[in-house]
Amino acid sequence: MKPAEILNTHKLKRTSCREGILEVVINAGQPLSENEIRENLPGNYDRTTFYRSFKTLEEHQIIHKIVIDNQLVKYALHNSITHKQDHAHFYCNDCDMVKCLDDIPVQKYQLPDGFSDNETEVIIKGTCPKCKNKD
Amino acid sequence: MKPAEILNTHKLKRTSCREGILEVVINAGQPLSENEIRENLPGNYDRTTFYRSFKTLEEHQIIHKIVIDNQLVKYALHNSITHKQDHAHFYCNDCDMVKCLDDIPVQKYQLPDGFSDNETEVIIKGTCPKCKNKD
DNA sequence: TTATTTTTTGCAACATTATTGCATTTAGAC
DNA sequence: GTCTAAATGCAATAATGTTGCAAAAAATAA
Repeated sequence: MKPAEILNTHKLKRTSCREGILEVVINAGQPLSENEIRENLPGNYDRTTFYRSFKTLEEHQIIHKIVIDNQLVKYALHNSITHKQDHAHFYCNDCDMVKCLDDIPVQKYQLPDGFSDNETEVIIKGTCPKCKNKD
Repeated sequence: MKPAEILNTHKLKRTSCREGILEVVINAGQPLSENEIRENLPGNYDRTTFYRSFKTLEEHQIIHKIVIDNQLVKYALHNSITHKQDHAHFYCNDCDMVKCLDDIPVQKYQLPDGFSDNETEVIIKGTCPKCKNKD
């Protein structure tokens, strides 16, 4: 699962920004915020470029966004790349960490008549083990 | 369920802004955005006042926030006032409508060891009946 | 009713996140 | 190496939200 290969597969130009983002996201193993990704990136890219890269990668279903409340956005590899099923996400109220709960599949809900669904988000908020032990 | 009573119960001052917001939210029957609330409000309030009013009402668990993706925030009455159970929310990708799915309780998920939860959000995205019939 | 105290409001300034247009630069193909 | 389409950086702009402070309003007491 190399950044260059992924970009080639999707016929996207292999720019250093895109490769860098993918490198960081792949190695992270958990969803990262824009700033967390930037901190782990060698080059210094304009925010515009960053946003456009994220957008492109999202449109090609290479990464996906997880949004907590208003202002916290985290990025992780898309399920089509990780071969995972749709899963719930955990958010730690203390340290802002987000974790993919790979073993917790998203339940299929029965909607009222006339409604059709195409995506379900489950976000479980609480305290992670690290923060729990800090008290 | 009158705005004034609710504010008194929570020992909050009965200002026209707070009463107005509650009036609109109670009559709406479905979650509304800041702008939707303002449009239905007689007075013209500063944004700051609006935000502080929402914050106060939220802290006292009179209203609650539903956030869709990044930038769409909707407000509805808190469960402690409506006497409803925790429920899933539906979001229409076409018209940005948000609906409380009162009959769909939020499932209790089994978290990995060491994690503790205190809140679960379920947002189902799709198309509402109105938008479905537009095609 | 008036005076007093505390809270709320409005304004200005500021911070953050995100988008758009345009000139410049780069990646990939020839 | 040259060419062309796409990506980048910069400046400007927009939307959302917060903070400090003086003025105004609400609740309380006199």
